[in-house]
Amino acid sequence: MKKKPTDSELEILQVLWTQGSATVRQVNDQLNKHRQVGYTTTLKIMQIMYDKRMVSRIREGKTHIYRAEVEQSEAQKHLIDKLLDTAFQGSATQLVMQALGGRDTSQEEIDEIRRFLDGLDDEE
Amino acid sequence: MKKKPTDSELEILQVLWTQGSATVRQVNDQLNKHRQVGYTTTLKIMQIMYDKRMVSRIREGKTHIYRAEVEQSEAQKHLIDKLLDTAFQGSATQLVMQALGGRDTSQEEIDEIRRFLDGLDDEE
DNA sequence: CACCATCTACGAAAAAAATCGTAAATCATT
DNA sequence: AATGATTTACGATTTTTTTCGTAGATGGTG
Repeated sequence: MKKKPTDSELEILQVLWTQGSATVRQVNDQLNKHRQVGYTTTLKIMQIMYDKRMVSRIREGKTHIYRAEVEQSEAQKHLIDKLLDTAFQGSATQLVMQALGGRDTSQEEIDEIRRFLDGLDDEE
Repeated sequence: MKKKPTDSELEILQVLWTQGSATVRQVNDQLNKHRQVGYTTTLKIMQIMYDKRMVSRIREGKTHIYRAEVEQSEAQKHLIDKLLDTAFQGSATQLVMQALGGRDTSQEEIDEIRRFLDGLDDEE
């Protein structure tokens, strides 16, 4: 997968990532918790994603059950790369600080990140 | 500033943020180090940005000198918020880990982030 | 089997972004 | 003052993305 997902595609991937797999209706219902979108709009985008091999699907009766074919972590990496490139002059550190500052982060999360950093040390 | 900058606008803001201020020609030259873009294309987008008050400009002879009117940190915050929302299920921790893992981070940077985390502790 | 709800396919329209050509203005240099 | 280079303004076109209407297929229920 080379091209980046559009915003709508990303919304849908998000649902598929968390649910594992879902029908158009399930995805559309989920999207409508956040904003108003027509059923056929969602259907159309999912069909486009299917054409792009961004998702796969199997027939189950008259409906299709979709599944993401893009790894969440891979997509995340792409997005971060782009963000670093376009808004952080490539500095991951800056990005991290901006992500944690100005947002309330629980003590557990902070500790979890500390442990993660400790893990990074060992790798040299 | 409410609406988010488009990709092209972000490219341009990036140049303005690092250079402080620049003419259309300077911005365009900079962009062309990465990809091919016509001069009038850059001009047009910068004019649109001006209409949106995303940048300001002063006349200097026959050229305009532009300056970003959007704070870099504010734009960064917006982008991170959106990214958290659309690809990380809102978990800043996940984002941070993804940003640091799978990318080589120097020891200094890791330490800098540690100190930053220490600072966060104190705030509770 | 007829009816109804729900699904997919398809195409077209609308909206948003990006691109560029052309003309007119501006300035520096002859 | 004419020439040439460079700039802005403007509009039109193209490309990309999002949206949705309509038609036809499908499966379940009385």
